[in-house]
Amino acid sequence: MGIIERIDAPTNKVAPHKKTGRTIKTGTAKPAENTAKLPLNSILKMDCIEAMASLPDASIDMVFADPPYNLQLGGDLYRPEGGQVDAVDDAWDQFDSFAAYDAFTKAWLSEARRILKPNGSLWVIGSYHNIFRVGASLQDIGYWILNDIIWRKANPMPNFKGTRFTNAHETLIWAAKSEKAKYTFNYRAMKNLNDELQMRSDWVMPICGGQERLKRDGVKAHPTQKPEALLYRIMLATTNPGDIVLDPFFGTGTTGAVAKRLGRHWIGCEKEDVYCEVAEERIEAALPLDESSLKTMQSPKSKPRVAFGTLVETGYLKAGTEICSKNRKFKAKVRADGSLLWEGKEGSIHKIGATVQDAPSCNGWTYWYYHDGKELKPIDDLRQTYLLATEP
Amino acid sequence: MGIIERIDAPTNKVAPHKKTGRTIKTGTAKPAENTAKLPLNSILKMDCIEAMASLPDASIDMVFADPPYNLQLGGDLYRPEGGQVDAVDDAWDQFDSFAAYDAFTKAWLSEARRILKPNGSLWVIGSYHNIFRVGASLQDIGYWILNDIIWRKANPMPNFKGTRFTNAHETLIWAAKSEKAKYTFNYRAMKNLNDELQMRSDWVMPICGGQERLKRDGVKAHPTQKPEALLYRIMLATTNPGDIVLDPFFGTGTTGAVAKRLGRHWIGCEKEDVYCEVAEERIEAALPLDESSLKTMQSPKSKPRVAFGTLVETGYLKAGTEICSKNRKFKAKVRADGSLLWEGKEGSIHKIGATVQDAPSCNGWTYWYYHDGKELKPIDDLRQTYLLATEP
DNA sequence: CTCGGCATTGAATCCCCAG
DNA sequence: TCTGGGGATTCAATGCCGA
Repeated sequence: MGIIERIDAPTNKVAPHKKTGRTIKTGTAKPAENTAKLPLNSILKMDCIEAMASLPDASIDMVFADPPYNLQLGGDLYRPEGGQVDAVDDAWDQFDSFAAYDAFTKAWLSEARRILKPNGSLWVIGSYHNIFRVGASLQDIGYWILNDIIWRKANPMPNFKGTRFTNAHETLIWAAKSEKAKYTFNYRAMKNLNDELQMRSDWVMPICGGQERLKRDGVKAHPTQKPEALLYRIMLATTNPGDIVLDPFFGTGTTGAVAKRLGRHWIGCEKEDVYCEVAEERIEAALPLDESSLKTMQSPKSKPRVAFGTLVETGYLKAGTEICSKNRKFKAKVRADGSLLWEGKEGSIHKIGATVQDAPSCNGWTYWYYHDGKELKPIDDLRQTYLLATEP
Repeated sequence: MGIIERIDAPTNKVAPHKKTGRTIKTGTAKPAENTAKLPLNSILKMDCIEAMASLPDASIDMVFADPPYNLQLGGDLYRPEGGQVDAVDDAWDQFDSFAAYDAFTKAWLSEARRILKPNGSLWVIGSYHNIFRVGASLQDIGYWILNDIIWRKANPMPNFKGTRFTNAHETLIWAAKSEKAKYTFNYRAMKNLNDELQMRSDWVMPICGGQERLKRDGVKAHPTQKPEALLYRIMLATTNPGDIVLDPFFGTGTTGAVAKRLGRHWIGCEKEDVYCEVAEERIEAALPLDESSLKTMQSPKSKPRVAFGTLVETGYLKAGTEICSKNRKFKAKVRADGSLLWEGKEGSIHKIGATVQDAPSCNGWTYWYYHDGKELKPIDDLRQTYLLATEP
């Protein structure tokens, strides 16, 4: 951990953290030259827009953001044009306030989009106060929404006055950099987490409390600390080990702690001294998982491909064998080159499978069966056997 | 039912429905003079903006709107077994751009706000395709958001291609006409429905199917018919008997049917002839539901289900831990995604449990044990601990 | 009659590499 | 950039049919 990137602008102050020795950066920064020089696994101690501006284009795999919900953006209000104003002597009507929030939102979303790799993705969390503005803004900017995810709180705070429904959830948006992007989604890992059912868009998780909730002098260190389980699922789902995750509103560093545990690199942006210190200590204490624990089940599409012909070549299935559909209605003959022959027609296991069913497509691996002496088995079993025998 | 309001503009065509005799209005309309002359319990057969323009200011208690979602689907989508998904490709869901959709949205939201009484409220339902734009637009216009409500679908359509999280919910926004409004919220009724617990912002309900799903010549009459249970809860929560509920996108009239059953007045706007006819017949046939069936419909007792992966995510059992069979004969390693690793084989706790025993199946919860410092305990104990900690 | 198996279906932004 | 083709991919509820 701790690639250190000095920043040459005269206004910079580079202050190694007293305990960890990791560098926290402050002040204005110039764009880095390339991905190799990214300030990995460290906190950029400045405004997130400024911090992201110091990073090169297309260098980040995933951005997770938990932006402020209100319009008091760390003490500074933002005008639509981007200039800061004095909050005290200016009475803002509602529309101006929304416009200011939108301007701020689009500013950081745009920087985040610039530094994302083409196939990178963005996560944002919010409540009804801000999430609609964030969602509309990111669509306007060109992000492509992939899912909205509901974090259903297992133990929310009740609505004490009884004037509304108990606000028992928060909303996350998962978006790709563009419509055409080939984003990362570890489908099999998610299905595995969910007892062999597809992971849904509603996630039940407890709020952050107990031992996990960071305290400072007996009071909570951050008002909206997110549970590690949330970041765990997000990173497991949409990043790979070794990826770079950036969090523009780092707070007490949940993103960094989980990234370290899961073998991902992280970069945090955070203005507040106190949060930076708490985050540094916390991440320092986090334990990374070993490589074998980190491995997740892979979808077949990311496994090495085995051609049907290979099974014929290697004798797992002999040329001349007759294979059939599950109900034995259709029978086809395996030829030496791995093609099938059915009623004079020839083609791949998939093509002939589709042809006999008069279907637009077909997975021949699961459609066709062979007879192993006792019973019918899908030819996919042979492929699995082959894979087990040939893989280390 | 059936206060009929003639509209005098010369272009109007007033066509009594052949079965019910209730009037369906078409063409351009002039503003009515006052609330007493509202076209209660009838369908205004025209564009909703035009229809609402014909109604007086501050005359409606609640608006429920299910606007087009602007889905922007790609090509055809096939199911794994070969069938084709019946997509929503209707013309009314097509918009040229976000800007066009926003303009449309603000137009109908503005008219709706004008006709709402000062203490009236608005409900809108949508998905991630449109709800962020709708939410931001209504905030811009001056509505005040009270809650966002998540309809968690008990039986959503799966993600067939395994490319994203299953889209298992839709979002509703409940908003008052203005920040200062004294909106209606029947707190006790909601608490009653929810077994003496405050009603939360996430509602579990099945999608509309079975007998409730309206058919026309054997095919669904409307592609996006909403379940009556949803409208029941909404009206019960935020209107009083005798109130006037308007639905700008009436479709097959779920809003009207539920309003009738709950003793509320309704007004629907709908352009399509077919939908109007289906809605008229349906509402005519609607009968009040007795309270017991209402309550059972609203309180689906769902068993808490905890996936093994949840325990890993939340840290109850850390990735990398070794778990074993009761006699310690077999040891397997827990991985980050909740899968087990044993002698190069990977799978769920149940599958690997079956594999090591060479059994057809296995209950992994009782088969595998973890070491808690002193002794071996079944991993099912951890599940119980988790449930105790998170269930209210 | 019931029970089990099989087919159908629901607001869906639903593949990806090689040539 | 476009095309062709290998091959990966589903959950819960309802309703029908045959045993």
